[in-house]
Amino acid sequence: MIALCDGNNFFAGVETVFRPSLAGRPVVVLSNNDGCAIARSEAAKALGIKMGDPWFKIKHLEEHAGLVALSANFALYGDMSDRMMTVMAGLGFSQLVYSIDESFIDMTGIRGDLVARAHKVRSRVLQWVGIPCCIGMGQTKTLAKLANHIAKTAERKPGSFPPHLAQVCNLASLTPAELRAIFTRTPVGEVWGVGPKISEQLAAGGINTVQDLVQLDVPTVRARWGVTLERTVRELRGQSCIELDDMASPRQEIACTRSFGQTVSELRPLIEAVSSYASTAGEKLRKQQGLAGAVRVFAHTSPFRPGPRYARSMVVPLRRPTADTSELVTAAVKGLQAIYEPGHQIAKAGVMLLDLIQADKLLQGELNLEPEERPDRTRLMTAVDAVNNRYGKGCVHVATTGSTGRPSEWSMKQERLTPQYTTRWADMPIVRA
DNA sequence: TCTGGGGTCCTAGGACCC
DNA sequence: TCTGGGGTCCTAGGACCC
Repeated sequence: MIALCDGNNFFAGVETVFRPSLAGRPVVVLSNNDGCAIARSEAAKALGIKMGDPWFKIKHLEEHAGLVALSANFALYGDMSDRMMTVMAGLGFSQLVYSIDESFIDMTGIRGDLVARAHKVRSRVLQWVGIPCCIGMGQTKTLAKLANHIAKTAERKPGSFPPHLAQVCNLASLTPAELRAIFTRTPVGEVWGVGPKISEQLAAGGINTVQDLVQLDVPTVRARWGVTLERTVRELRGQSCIELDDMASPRQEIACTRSFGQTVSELRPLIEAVSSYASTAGEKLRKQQGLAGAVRVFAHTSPFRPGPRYARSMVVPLRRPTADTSELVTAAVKGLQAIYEPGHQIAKAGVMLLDLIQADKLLQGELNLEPEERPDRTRLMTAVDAVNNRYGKGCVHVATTGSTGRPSEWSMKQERLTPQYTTRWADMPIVRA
């Protein structure tokens, strides 16, 4: 038995924990650069705001409907996520944190009333962390995800599903007839792994509901849509095809990419931006004790603007796997210089670290033909990370990132940022009796 | 004027190997 | 006129997820 627990409207929910006056109000959290809505409170959804709606298109609701818009505060969400996950873990034996707001929990072998247990964990998360969440259970991950969707929908839209399925829904405890009724009411696009494209193709073939999909012939699904959708169909039928272990494997790549606050066409600020992204990516790499074998750097103009497009990228192999910031920055800048062309309004650039391995897996010896031994700077990097962790991000940095603290033309817009209540001493909320 | 960031997996096609 | 079979690796692109 697998459970999927997930925080409701997580980012908006976290902001509400620290500003209770937001409860019940329309709230959106904006992406980096205050570009578009990436989280919405229930009241914001009721205003018709969609996931990914650009801010400039919904801005008028600020005045006319009391919409509150906040810049994404990932330091805060990440910390609150850790707290929520810790409490959710009590539901079962093992937990796989799947995203910032949801985790799969293996409940195989847990005895007693699973639904009652889930309700208990749910109210504990609400009381201890302040975040309302929903829990779905089923024989497979896909069924658990679907159960979670039903738990949420039953809570949000009374009458859509039987009321006892609200907040906690265990599909495995239903009779075949009850299950069929639920599958028949649920659009196929709600299934984990069925996105807009496949939904459209399915609809063209008369497949509209989960029940329609489950009844499809497996070889047909395989032939027409491939192995991914076949697995989804099998999972919906209760046959497990996606193991928790598969999903827990270490990262295969690390990226740091950003849209700029305003477009950039000169090489110098681009070098600053790319150097800074490579440094951040290097920090993430060291955090997971990894080494990168290659660096990809890219830059492109806005895909939303008319006119000539420019989009180039390049992979720069590293002579040997490394987690040394200066080597990563050097490679990224080298790639950037190779793809750079003057005269373009660059809107976004990024750095990706590829061919990752664990540092302790580097077994290959090396015949050193270089006249000078290159110093191992692992300890230097550890010290740099420690200093930055203690005194603030970017406190020690490579010179090509430019001076930190000063906002540059490429730095992102965050005009509605809330305090980092739980991760910065100066921002700690003060309670007065 | 103004449209995020970070991932995964699968497939097809080309280059290359013996 | 007529040119194999079996395999790997790499890349680009598409689709999906949150």
